[in-house]
Amino acid sequence: MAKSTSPAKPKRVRRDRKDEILEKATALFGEYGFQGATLARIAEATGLTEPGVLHYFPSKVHLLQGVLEYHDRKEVERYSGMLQKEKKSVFEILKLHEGVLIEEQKTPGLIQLFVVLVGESVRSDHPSHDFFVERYRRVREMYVEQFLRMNQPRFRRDVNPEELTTLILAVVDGLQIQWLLDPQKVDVQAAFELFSKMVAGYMSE
Amino acid sequence: MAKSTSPAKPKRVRRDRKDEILEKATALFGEYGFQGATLARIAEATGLTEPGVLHYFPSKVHLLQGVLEYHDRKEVERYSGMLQKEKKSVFEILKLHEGVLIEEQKTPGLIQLFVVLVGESVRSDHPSHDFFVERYRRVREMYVEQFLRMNQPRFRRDVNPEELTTLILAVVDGLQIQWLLDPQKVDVQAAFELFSKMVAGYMSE
DNA sequence: AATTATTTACCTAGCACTAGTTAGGTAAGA
DNA sequence: TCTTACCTAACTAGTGCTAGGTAAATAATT
Repeated sequence: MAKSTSPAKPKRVRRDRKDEILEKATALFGEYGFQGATLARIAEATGLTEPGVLHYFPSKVHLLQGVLEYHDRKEVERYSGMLQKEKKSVFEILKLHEGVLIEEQKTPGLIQLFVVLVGESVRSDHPSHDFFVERYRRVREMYVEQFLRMNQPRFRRDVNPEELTTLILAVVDGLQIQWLLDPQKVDVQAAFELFSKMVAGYMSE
Repeated sequence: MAKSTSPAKPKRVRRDRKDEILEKATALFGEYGFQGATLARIAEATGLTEPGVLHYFPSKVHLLQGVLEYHDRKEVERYSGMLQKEKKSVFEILKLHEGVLIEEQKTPGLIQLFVVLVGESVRSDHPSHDFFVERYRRVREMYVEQFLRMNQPRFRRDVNPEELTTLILAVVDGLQIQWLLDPQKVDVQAAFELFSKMVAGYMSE
């Protein structure tokens, strides 16, 4: 009786809860790293108990994987959409990248997630090591292909696309680290613009 | 009696032991991070028990601080010696930097120590947070001063030394991350050389 | 439509470890 | 005799995870 009028706890649907956990876990992994964030805190943040969380993700490692896939999917979509539209000049690509960099500063938790985890996962036995190795390879390939598509006139002959890609990714990561450590003292946008100008200057020489 | 001929356990002197612990701790913090490396393992590696280690460093955090200071001291010496010799061109400085980068690849444990710890210490409550903030500020200042010392003809007017410094440090950190994750796929030297050429080209434009 | 069976969404209790740290001791060297 | 350099033992506070339960939602069967 009294079905729809019942004020009892409104049970969530599976889909909702899973995403909820994923989001809280993102924030906490980002803040404390994988090892530092405890299941207890994640559970608490979600309003569940530890076994409650483990009902959805059979282990902490599974949860981490869930978090990584969750955000990676979104990011890849954005990046590939960004890159594959039309063959652009290197400078255009960097401009787009700059936009992403700046936009990302609005969600420091997410940047932090990746910076903290990439640091931890330098160890080859870390649960997200393979993920990051794969990820960098994939992203590098994406860029290289893009660079190869824009031929001679726009691309200086003696520039190796792989090296350029590695360099761009390094700049992005390195800037984010410095910014996270000391937001007031580091002007990410300015530094990246300088970089863009250097690249553009060099490429069109 | 029987002093020098005694085969009994040769008690170490304080100085020796401390450095010994510091070196083992460096390796283990580098491999597992601060949270991941346990006192037990550090003690074991040194041939002591846990309280044995704590006899020299009152807590794990103190030990971490010891490790950081220990290596920072060495590094600062090297860098400042490198920079302050004579007023060089930007390109020369980058060339020196490249040498350091390559040399450092022989001691991946040490690179890893800093990459892993800098990731962890992005959190403002991490025991080495302040250290890294300080460190980056210090290093940036050192570079900026150096850049300011070499005036007009060598230094392009519209380049902000702070931005350039931030960028250089970002490149170094970012390259190291990619290299640690996937040593075979990332050519640090090539990427850094490309960067140097871009900088040199831009500065002398 | 009512009843039963099954699945889903959790919870409580607790295990099996591991962590850093402390207390208090012993034995060698200064 | 006092300090230094350790050790053994043990405590405390977590850690991820399991076992086993309960109650609601849903599906199946009458």
